[in-house]
Amino acid sequence: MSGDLKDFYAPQDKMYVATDCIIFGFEDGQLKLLVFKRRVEPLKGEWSLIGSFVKIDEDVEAAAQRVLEEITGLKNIFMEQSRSYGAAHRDPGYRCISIAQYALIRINDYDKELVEKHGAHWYEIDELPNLVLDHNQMVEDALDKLKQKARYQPIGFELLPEKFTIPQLQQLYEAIYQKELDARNFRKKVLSHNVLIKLEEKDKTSRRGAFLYKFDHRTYQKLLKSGYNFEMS
Amino acid sequence: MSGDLKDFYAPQDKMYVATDCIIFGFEDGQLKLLVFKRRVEPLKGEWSLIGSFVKIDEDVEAAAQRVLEEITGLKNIFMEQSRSYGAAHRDPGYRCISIAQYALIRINDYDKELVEKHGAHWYEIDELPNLVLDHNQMVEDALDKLKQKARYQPIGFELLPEKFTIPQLQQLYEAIYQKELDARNFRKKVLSHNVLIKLEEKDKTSRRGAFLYKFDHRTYQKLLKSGYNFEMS
DNA sequence: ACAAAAGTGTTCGACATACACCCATGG
DNA sequence: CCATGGGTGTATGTCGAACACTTTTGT
Repeated sequence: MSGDLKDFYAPQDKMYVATDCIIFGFEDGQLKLLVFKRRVEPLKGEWSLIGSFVKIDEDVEAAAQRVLEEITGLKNIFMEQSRSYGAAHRDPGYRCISIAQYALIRINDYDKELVEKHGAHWYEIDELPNLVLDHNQMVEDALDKLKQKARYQPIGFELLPEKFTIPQLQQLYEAIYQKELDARNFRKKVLSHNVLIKLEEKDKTSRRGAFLYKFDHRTYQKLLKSGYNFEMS
Repeated sequence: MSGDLKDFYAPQDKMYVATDCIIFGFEDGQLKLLVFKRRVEPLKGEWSLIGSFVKIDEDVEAAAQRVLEEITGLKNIFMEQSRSYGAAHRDPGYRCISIAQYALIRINDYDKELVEKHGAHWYEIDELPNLVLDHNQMVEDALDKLKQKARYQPIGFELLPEKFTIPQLQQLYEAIYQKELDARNFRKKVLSHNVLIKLEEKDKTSRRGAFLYKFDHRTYQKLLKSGYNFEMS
């Protein structure tokens, strides 16, 4: 039996497995992506997604969380698998497949410091530079998945601060879908789901000020269980 | 530079990369899945998806096509990546991540012979046996993706013979969504897309006989380009 | 007082759903 | 002649899309 096992696995090829993180953030009404300068040859100094090799005893998801924590200092970030990239010669160095995972994080000044220390930069999603290897493709694919997911799940809330205004939320959806939405219809729909809690405070960055809301995770979980369809667009 | 490269890759862990195929077929109004008896330890003799290790110089997609051709004799099968499974200890043998890909094929007698030669079996989707490792999960995930995809793309046609009747198509969608559809509404919707060509012939397995149709790939491509939404349910 | 963004309802059209009967044929 | 599955049209409701004006307040 141990013999069988050896026979079966031994002649097979091993290869590197990496994970690359597509890190989305939202700021100033813009969807942004965190990229950084590659620190190793080949292609040293080029813009790249951040990633890492997966260790022999490490879940692929854990590898991505590890990387993310190193860069941003944040734990338990919302993250989801996008897809894998397995072309034989996608990496000119060695054979290496990559599992792309996308993350949604709240941009704030604390994160920014950490990020800058690692030579990283937040780019607006439609002003991305050329990235190494197949990383531009990875971003495109992840953005598609994000759009798709946002149709059915209130995913956007991961990208906003805890308290946010309806106009901010609308800006976010406009940034994801890259098209303008009608303010009245948007407000109507988003409130109809009953997963937003209106607070007493106002955000006063505009003249008039807009009421702040927070997301009601509890109610949302209940809705999900009852087979709810959370479409938004 | 070559030194840099070595430093960077050398200390990293290599592992096995496999691909597992979730092979859907359609027959007798039933959505079916092709599974087979595992021929190697551990878990020899248990039901399993069919898969293979990816070779060092082989695209992951190519590995899946290779496996599929070995078993069914078919080339260029419709196949799409489902997701990857990367838990550290998912395979009790060695560290091995797997890229799951699902395929849609037309079941016919020719295939069946080849398939039986490999100890494989077509199971109805809701009567699956226990499969090894995380393979039941893989099937569930792939079925979700299939449902999702079927909403927006006329994916079902991959599972039917070239010529098919509207009732057959309806049965297929009923099998995928696992719910009954209204015949009049279904016919109306599916014809409204103008991608079916009605033939003169009839399928005569029923008393009255139903007109055969074929899928108009050309028109469909045009529709897709013009940003068409092909929802069906 | 005016500029700038927040907030608020109604109408219209499109599309999904529900629903029942006649038709063609083989046995 | 009857059992079986194929084929057809209409009425109703729901939901998304379009649309304009008033409110608040900082400058």
